[in-house]
Amino acid sequence: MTTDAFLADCRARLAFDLLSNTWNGVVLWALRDGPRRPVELRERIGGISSKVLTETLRRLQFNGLVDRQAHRDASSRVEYQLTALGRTLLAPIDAIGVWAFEHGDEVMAAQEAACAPDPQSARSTC
Amino acid sequence: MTTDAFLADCRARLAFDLLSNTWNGVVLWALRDGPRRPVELRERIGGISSKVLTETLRRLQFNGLVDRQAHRDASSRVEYQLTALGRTLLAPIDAIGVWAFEHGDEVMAAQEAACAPDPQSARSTC
DNA sequence: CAGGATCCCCCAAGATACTG
DNA sequence: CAGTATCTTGGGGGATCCTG
Repeated sequence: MTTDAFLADCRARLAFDLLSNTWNGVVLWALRDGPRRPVELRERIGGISSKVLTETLRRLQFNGLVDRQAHRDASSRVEYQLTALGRTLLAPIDAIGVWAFEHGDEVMAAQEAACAPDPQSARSTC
Repeated sequence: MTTDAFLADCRARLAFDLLSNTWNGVVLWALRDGPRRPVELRERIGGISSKVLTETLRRLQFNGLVDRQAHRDASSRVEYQLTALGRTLLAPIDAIGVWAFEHGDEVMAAQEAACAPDPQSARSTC
């Protein structure tokens, strides 16, 4: 039933695609507890340029996950927030985050093991 | 606490990176219920070339999520299976899949709405 | 069948500079 | 501060051919 759900051009691939880039998930997460201005997002996230943040927000907007609101007072104040749909994605994202905390070390260990020279042949894979 | 967990160069980003490409998640999912041969994986998944599948499996192997086993009988029989670590990732992946089934339509609707000409201005955004 | 070797394309993402 | 405009690049991913 759900077996081939994630496969081929199935609709379920949509969700994978939504998280299949560097920043979508991170930005959604940064918006988890309320509206945020771009400058705030950049502070919270760190390491993301203004240009890339804007691109990411546009992508999320396009997919109905994020909502943009420009305040009408003269200032150039803008806020982004999760839509109802966007909020529903927080649960899966959280599951990923929890997993990372529980198993991140193991992944790093595996990577190092893969790179480390083989104790027998003293041959490095990397 | 977990607030800035997903941000910057934090370890939690590891998990996002693991799912930040087209095939990792899909292949992990295709391996969910036991060892599979490459040809089986390609059938189940659909739309993935032999080369890309191999690359993906190597990536997953490198991160300790997948295990490769070559049978020693003369045949060129090979099987891949999830490691213990890999299996722990199934829960988060499943959460994503469930979400896709529940909200995939909404995403597609949002995309179409974003592309459709504005009823007022008859201007298309795409 | 497994999977390596090549060639090519596209685009997310980075850096930088500029406008309202 | 918000956002755009350029230019560049790295690498994922597709297609094709070839070998053990």
